[in-house]
Amino acid sequence: MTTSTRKQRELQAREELILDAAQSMLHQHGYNYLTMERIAETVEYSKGTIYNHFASKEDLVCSLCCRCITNLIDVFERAYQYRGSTRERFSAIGIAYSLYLQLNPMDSQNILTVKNNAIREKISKEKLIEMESLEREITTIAKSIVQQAIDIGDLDNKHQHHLSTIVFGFWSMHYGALLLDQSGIPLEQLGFSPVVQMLWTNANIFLDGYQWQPLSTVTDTARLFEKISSALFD
Amino acid sequence: MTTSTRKQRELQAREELILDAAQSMLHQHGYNYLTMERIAETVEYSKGTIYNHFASKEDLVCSLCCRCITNLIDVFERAYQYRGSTRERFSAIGIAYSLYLQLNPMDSQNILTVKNNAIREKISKEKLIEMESLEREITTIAKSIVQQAIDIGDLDNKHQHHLSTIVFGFWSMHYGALLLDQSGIPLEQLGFSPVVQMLWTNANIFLDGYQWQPLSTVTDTARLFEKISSALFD
DNA sequence: ACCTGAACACCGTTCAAGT
DNA sequence: ACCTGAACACCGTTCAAGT
Repeated sequence: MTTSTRKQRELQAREELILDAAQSMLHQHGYNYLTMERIAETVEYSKGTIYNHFASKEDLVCSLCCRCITNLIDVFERAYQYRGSTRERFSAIGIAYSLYLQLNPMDSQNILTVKNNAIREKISKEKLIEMESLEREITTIAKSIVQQAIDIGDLDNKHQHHLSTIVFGFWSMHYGALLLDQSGIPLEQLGFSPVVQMLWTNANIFLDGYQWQPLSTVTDTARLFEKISSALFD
Repeated sequence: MTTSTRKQRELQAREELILDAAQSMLHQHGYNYLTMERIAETVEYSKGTIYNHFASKEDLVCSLCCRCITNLIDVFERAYQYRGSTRERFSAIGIAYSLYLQLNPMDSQNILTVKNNAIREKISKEKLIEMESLEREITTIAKSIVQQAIDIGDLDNKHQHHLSTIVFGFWSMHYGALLLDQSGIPLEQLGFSPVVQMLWTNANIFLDGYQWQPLSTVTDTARLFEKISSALFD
């Protein structure tokens, strides 16, 4: 049990303070403006104290990323609890992902940053483990819905071996789409529609390809999207 | 017409020399070891001369990225020329992408780096335009195959409006998968199969979802993969 | 006209000194 | 035991001087 002393709670509070300051600095002025010096000034502690909390700038940024994944897990859990068919609940996870990153573009920037090897190399082993454990939680939620779909019969059990392939396909489609969107490629200029909309179409096509019942051909997908998104974010 | 003088050719050659040096440095020691100083030493010119060729370190890295996209266009064109159905040719593009980045992991690292806003902000307008024009070429190749599929009837023409949505879905799925693979997430540890394999499965499911004929259910997909990949890379 | 490298600015990180 | 900030190392970028 974590019987936190007053001291520990104060430290914890200061850590949040630092992270909040860093996040708001990122939001307002971008990554290149974010310096350890400036963070220290903002929270009115010395640089040494910041380093007392975070082993490096990269660890600090990775901590921001962990907070963001934690938020995602929250939304994913709401999606998991959505009252509907397995397909609707799995779709809800996609919508949760898609809308969360759309509403918090800075968070997706951050995810992108941490994925970069140049940054990643400098992250401490412990922080990486912390982040990977959060990532595992995320995929576990998605996997369990696929398993339930097979158990119920919404998804043919010949896919039992491909369980993680389905999750991976769905994940990578959303991940890729949102990164493409975030990374400044002028998609509209290349003749593409809004990303959230294309994602919703393609997610349905993908699940249709797996014959996940009920198919989108017998569903009012536009209305379903509205229902799910208001259930998740209102 | 570019009637290049001797001087211009020498400059061009030196630029390639610099890029080669930078690329090999990236391969061998990673992004954090790559310095303008070290590049200058390696090619035996001064830092000032390097800056004569590239406005900034980020521009240099972006130029590496452009070379990589140019290579990709090459492979994509071979995929376009593949003798087979429209579906096979479109699949060939996915395989080209997938295998190229698998064979050149450093290139996918580089793409990832350039997508990052912190880096992107520092790239000069001209370089960005150069890169975007290459990216447009890539999507154009993919789009034209989809158009041909609709014209021939391999793909129902109700998808005429979704033409770019199909390309985008296919692109984002591959892009996301390969970035997830490249970015150090321990996929196997999370219970996933090799990425190229999952991608091939999911790409087929995706195209089946769009009812792109002939469906994978009437195809020996494992053999097709072999055929296409040896046509592209041997 | 082009090349050079010393000098500058900036920033992440450390650690001796202070409380 | 914890905090501080001067000092250090490193690197991208510039530009006056040289050829």
